[in-house]
Amino acid sequence: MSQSSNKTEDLPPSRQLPRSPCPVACALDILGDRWTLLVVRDLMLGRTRFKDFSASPEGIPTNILTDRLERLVRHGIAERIPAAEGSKRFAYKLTEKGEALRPVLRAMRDWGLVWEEGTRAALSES
Amino acid sequence: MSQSSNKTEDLPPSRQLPRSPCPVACALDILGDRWTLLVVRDLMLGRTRFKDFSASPEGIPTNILTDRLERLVRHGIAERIPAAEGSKRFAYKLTEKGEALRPVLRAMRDWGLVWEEGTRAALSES
DNA sequence: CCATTCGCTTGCAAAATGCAAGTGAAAATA
DNA sequence: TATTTTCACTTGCATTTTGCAAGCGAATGG
Repeated sequence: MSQSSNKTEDLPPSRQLPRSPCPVACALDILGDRWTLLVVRDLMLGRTRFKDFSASPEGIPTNILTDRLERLVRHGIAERIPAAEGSKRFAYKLTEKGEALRPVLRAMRDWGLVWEEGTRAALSES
Repeated sequence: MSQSSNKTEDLPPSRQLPRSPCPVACALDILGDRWTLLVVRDLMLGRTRFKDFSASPEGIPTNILTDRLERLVRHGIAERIPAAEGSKRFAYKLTEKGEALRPVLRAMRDWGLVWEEGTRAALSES
């Protein structure tokens, strides 16, 4: 029980997290891919169920969705709760940490609306 | 010259850009990976040369850096200029579109500082 | 009870990533 | 000018991640 800890110390350097103490780098360690922030967006739009995320227009593959939901929960950004009382199916909702990502998504939305042609907002102002 | 246009129409659906008209999705089509926004961060910190980006603490591989700089230039976020007048080497700087990403990076930095332990800001207030 | 939906899992091909090593031109130095 | 060093990549290759389709058991609805 002395070799191979539960941290990332024995992984190749590129997979060790965090890559640096930079808050941007740390954020990207968690959120830096093509899908994760889209799931967060969906959560901010009030979607809660696996099938809802799956039905979003970008068409996230279900295995990726499973992985990303797990990652969000593991990092305390989302939580998994019963879909209804007594139900054995689950819903997801943002934690406080996840809600705190709103300014990031807002800034990204605003940038996209101004600089990328043909985009239109789904999230209204808030 | 009629088959295979310069767009993404003949790529598999998952690689077609944009994935949707959502401004967040469009932004992520360009910026959604673990490295691109770190290069943008470096540019915002005033770094301009390939070697500077390469020397950042996260240690971006040089082949990836080449690819990401190219992508940023292609999307009009950065531009490639002579490193000095008369020099045949190049420097990179943010365009107006790239500067417009500052709120995104700021929001991400603020989130990281609050929610990820052990992070410290490199960019000061602005 | 039966059909349908949900929330995944699995298998596999293709693409992206990470690493080390190499290269040729440009710049710095002697 | 000659030599060395730096720079900005490129290449090759192993590993990892992604995307897609199909399948599957439990939960739900009728």
